[in-house]
Amino acid sequence: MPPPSKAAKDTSFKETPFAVIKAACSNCNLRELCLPLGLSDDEMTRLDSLISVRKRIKRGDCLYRVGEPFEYIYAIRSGFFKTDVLLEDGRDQVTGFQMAGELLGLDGISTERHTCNSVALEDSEVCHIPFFRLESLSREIQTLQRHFHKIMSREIVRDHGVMTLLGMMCVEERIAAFLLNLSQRFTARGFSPAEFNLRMTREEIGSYLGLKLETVSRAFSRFQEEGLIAVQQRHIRILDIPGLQQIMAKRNH
Amino acid sequence: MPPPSKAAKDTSFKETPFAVIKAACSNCNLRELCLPLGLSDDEMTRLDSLISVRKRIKRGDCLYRVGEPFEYIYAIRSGFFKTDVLLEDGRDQVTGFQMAGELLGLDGISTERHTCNSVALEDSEVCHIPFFRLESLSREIQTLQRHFHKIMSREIVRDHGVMTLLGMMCVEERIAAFLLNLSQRFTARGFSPAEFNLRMTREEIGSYLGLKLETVSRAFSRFQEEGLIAVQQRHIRILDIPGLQQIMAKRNH
DNA sequence: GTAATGGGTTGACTCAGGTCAAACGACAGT
DNA sequence: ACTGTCGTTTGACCTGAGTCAACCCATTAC
Repeated sequence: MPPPSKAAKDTSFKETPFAVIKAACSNCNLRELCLPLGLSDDEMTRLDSLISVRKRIKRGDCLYRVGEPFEYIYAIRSGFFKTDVLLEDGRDQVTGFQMAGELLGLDGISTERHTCNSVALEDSEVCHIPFFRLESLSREIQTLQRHFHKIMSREIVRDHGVMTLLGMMCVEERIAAFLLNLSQRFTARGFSPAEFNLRMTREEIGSYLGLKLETVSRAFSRFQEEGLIAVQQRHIRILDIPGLQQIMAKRNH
Repeated sequence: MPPPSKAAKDTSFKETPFAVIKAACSNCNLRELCLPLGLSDDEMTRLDSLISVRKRIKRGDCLYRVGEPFEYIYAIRSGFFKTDVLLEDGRDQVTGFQMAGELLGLDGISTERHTCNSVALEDSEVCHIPFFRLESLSREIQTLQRHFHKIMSREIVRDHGVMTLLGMMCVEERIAAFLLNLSQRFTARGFSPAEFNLRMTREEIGSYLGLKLETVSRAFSRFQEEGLIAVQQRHIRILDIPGLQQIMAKRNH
């Protein structure tokens, strides 16, 4: 069953698998979530002129990998990604899940090499934004500069949230926080707050939340027994949003 | 006993407790670690003109608190800080420890309100950098813009490191990573890599590393038994840096 | 001096989440 | 329809870190 999608209008990957499409912020329905937020028509055209490429990434493919030279940041036009870092010994930590309208690649600015891998969890499209040209343009357009800084700062704040989650929440709290976060982000994109498909495996959820896949599975089952959610494979229906919020609010002992 | 200090030249807090001092990057010995990195003399003077205030913060005082309007970012001139977020129920998570040459307040850019508390762990001095004026100036000075972006990105990468630590490392690995990180940062500031004073309590270390204070204490004791370090209250001597590195490298089972 | 206070250490016990193993279900390829 | 693969669920058991409690050691207040 397809996800309750609004923007998904069949993108027919089979026909033109690696096509390069002209990108244009000005007629992108994500512009209010993405980089161009707040720009005038004129300014948006200037941003358009810089974002020349939109590319398709197939499910399972990497957008970039650890160690690759940094050149672009990427705006997700459609689809779903994870970022992860892997330690020498094979363990890996998912550091985030990204969806349409969000930016990828900010980690690379620091050393001009990417410090994590970005993997498409479904067939996706991304706009390539040449970073150094973005810097130039944001020296000219104050609104763009400000918004870019806010996006970077928001990422820092988000990371602090994950640290809080990993540092001091129990299983139930982590899962509840995770589901509520997804719900809220789907909502912001015009999807249902209560019903969606997970794009990631239990193992990936576990890696993100610092748990083992079995623990994630058990938590889902428990939430289902308690009538908070209905899970069927990757399809999730949240039945009791306040109930999930309460799990996070109440100090559990 | 005083910390093995180089820059510490008695700052005599008692005499002028809240004095406001003229700040000047151009003759600051931290300029190569801090925001002005790579600026020409001329550019540095322009940055100076914007950083008008240097303030003393006493041990235990807050530089800023959650919810306060965001106006400045702060460069630590001397001293030591922690940032933390606290949940409604009283639990709190230390999100970082900051030392001389590092910037504080980047979290506030996103919503124009601070999202964490910044607390001095020892008597400290910070330079106030009016953020919106910094933005203006970085529209004019490309080097400054670039470096500021790198600093923000570095913070994101650092946070990913903490997520890795919290998500998949065991006690020994966390403590080893923590000590090596401090050692390396002290080294970058011209202090001994092997001998320093912790500025934070066991509880604060624990909060940062997602552990309880007893667990931190036990790990220190165990490392001491194994001859890796010598601990005496807050004074740490690292006896075997490769040994600590090995703890992180080897998959422990 | 003595007392009070705030870390820090150590031991005994508990339990949340990890580990290991088996079975199941969905889907893709033949 | 059959098979293989990959993800998911569930159970039984184990263990690493948390909890609780006692005690110690430094520092500061009186």
